[in-house]
Parts: sequence; C-alpha cells; structure tokens
Amino acid sequence: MKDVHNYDRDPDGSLYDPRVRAAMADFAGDPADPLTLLTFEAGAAVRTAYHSVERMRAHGSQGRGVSAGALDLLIRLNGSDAGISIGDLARAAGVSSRNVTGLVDTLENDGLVRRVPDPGDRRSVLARITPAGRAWIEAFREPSRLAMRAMFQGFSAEELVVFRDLCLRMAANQHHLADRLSHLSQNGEQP
Amino acid sequence: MKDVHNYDRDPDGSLYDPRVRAAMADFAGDPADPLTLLTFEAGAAVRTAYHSVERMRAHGSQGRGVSAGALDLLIRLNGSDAGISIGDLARAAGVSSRNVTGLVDTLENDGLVRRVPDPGDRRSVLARITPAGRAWIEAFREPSRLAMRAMFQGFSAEELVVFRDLCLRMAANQHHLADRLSHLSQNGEQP
DNA sequence: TCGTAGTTATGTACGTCCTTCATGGTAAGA
DNA sequence: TCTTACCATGAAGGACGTACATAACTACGA
Repeated sequence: MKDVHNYDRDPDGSLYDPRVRAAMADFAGDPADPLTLLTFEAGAAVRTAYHSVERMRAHGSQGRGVSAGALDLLIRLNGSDAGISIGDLARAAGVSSRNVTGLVDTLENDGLVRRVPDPGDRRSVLARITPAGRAWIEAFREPSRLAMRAMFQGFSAEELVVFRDLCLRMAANQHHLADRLSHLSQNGEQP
Repeated sequence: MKDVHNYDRDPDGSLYDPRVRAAMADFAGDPADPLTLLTFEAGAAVRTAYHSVERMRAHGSQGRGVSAGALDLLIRLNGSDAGISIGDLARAAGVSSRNVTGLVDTLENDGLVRRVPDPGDRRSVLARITPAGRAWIEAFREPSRLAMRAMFQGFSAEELVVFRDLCLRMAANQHHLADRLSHLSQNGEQP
C-alpha cells in the first residue's frame, strides 16, 4: 500500500462544489472513523440486491408489455379507484413527471390504464387502472408471490422488517440530503 | 374483498412455465404463511434504496464521463495490475459480456482504461486501468466517502454489517434460483 | 377585472444500461 | 486434423431516466 493521501483538501475541485462538500460533511458528522469501508460495501450490496430483484421481476412479467417502473405504477394505481395524477405518481415514486408520463403511455397502450381528466383541476390528468389492469394484477399476484418468497428464502420475519427499514432509512437520508443540496444551490453562492 | 381465486392452477399459462413455477414453489418451500407481504415490501424497499444510491453516485461523478456500471468496472480494475478479461469482468459483475465491452469502450475513450492482449489466450482481451484511471479513482475516493457516509448516516456498524449481509443473501438466493431454472430448461421438457 | 407567476402534462432530444443474435477469430479435445 | 466450445464484438432494440421548452390552466395580487 502507499501512504495515506491528505484528503483534508479537495483533491479535485471539479468533483464537488465546496459548498456541497461542506454540506455533506456537515450532514455526515465526524469524518474520521472506521465505518467508511462498511458503507461502501453496503452501497455495492444494495446495487447487487437490486439487480437480483429486477432479474426476477423481468422473468415474471416477461413478454407481457409491463416491466419495472410501469409495474410500480400499476401496483400503486391498483390501490385507488378514482385514479392518481401524473404528478402525484411521480412524487410518490421519486422520479420525474416526464418519466411517469411515458410509463403511463405504455400502460395505456396495453389497455391496463386509462387517462381521465381531473374534475378538480383541468391542467391535471388522472391515471386510472382499467378492469384489464386489475385482471393483470390478479394474474401476476401469485407468480410474483412465489418469486418473492424465493428471493427471501431463509429470511425470518424479523430480518425482513429490519431489512425493509434499513432500506427506507437510507432512502430518507438521501432525500434529506438532496433537499439540503438543492436548497443550498437555490440560495446565494456564499451563505 | 372478492373471494379467493383458485391459484392452484395457473391463472395465465404465459406468466410462468409450469416447470418454472414448480421449481420456484419447491425452492420457496411452504407457500401458505404470512411472510408474503413483508417480502413485497422488502423488494420495493430495495428498489427505493438502489435509486438513492444511484442518485448519489450520479451527483458525484457528474460531468466526468463515468457513471454507474462503468464505475463498478473501474473500481474492480483498480485492484488489478495485470488487467482483467472482458469475460471475467462480466461474470464478476453478473452482466452480459457484451455490456462490459461497451462499458470498456467508453472508459477507453476517456483514457481511464486500456485494452491489452491477453498473453495466455489470443481470443481474450484484458482491460487494464491507466495512470489516469488511477488518478480518477483517487480523486473520486474522498467525495464518494463523504457521500456514502451521508447515505448511511445514523447506521451503526452492526446495522451496516447486517444490511450488507441481507443484501448478499438475497442475491445468492436469486443466483441459486436462476441456476436451477436455466439448468432445468437446458434439460428435457419433462424430468 | 386583468396580469403575472407558478403548476401540469407533455413534446423533443439525449444518454445510459442491458439484452439477444450473429460472426470471425482462437483453443482444446476427439 | 476437425469438431466443438469459447471469446470479444458488430448490429439492433427495449427500457429507464434526465433536462429543457411549451401550451394550457390556476391562483393570487394590483
């Protein structure tokens, strides 16, 4: 190994705006402890786990015109009779509204979702699941259940709860940080 | 609620090959217990967590011509002096070799990686990290560390270990299952 | 009432990841 | 030798996701 570099000064200014760096360091707290390696490993593990989930899902909804992001929307819409606006779907899923528009397009082409005008706001469009969409969900439920059970084979209920909550805490941290950063760049250059 | 459908027969033959279904059910074990909801929640949570990681990573490597999959490769290559073959990289990352070829293309265009012939096998090509690639990694290390620390803000060392291991157990399950399924479809139609 | 600022969905244009299939070059075992 | 298998890559395509611009519409203040 080489000796340790001096990371106290920015090795490459273009990587992060100093304000961003400061905000992160501030948010992260004490920067000099041994948890770092673990966080890298955990980050990589999440990526691996996600790919596993996606591969299972791809296998399950194979050749049926619905996949990944679209399925997320369909499941959300299955819980609502009146329908959900594009913007609300985007906020709930944490993606851009343009992306949701595209996903709803494909679902609508497949007849699983229908666009209806929002009676309360004429700018807004509600996506509403169709009977065919509900039938699709119904048919998907059991194979999906089997696949998920297989994915989490050997996990106890407690482990599942812990796992879910750790994932969500991560996401909350990221959301919080993104909020701070965007808020920070909206305001003046120097506080 | 409506009454329960009869899921003992396949509600839609095109969803899963019966052999695949049987293999999954067999692998998953007892199908009639209350863990199912938790597995769905956990699956969705993984997806959310992954998006958080990706967003952080995108923020960090922004505008530097390296992202996600390419970064994974670069980090792997940083650990090897001689270089790693395309096929080995693909197997290690769990993606198609064609995909790795493309990622190495972009890294090579950026000057971070170089292709060298494999002295032991003239079919094979080794990807080897360049000094510029190592410098990139070096510059990326600290901001990335801060970002990861922020992502896992509030996680104890024990929680990180548990989280990492749960992710990897998931991936192992999926891998195991995929092996069984491919093995199953390679052999005859009826066992 | 009018005008302005903000919101909503969507068109356009991109970039990235990942896949399958086909192909020419190469290794290795019959 | 010759047949089979493996290796990287060309070609083509699907899906996800982004940013920016725009037309329709709402809401709020003068």
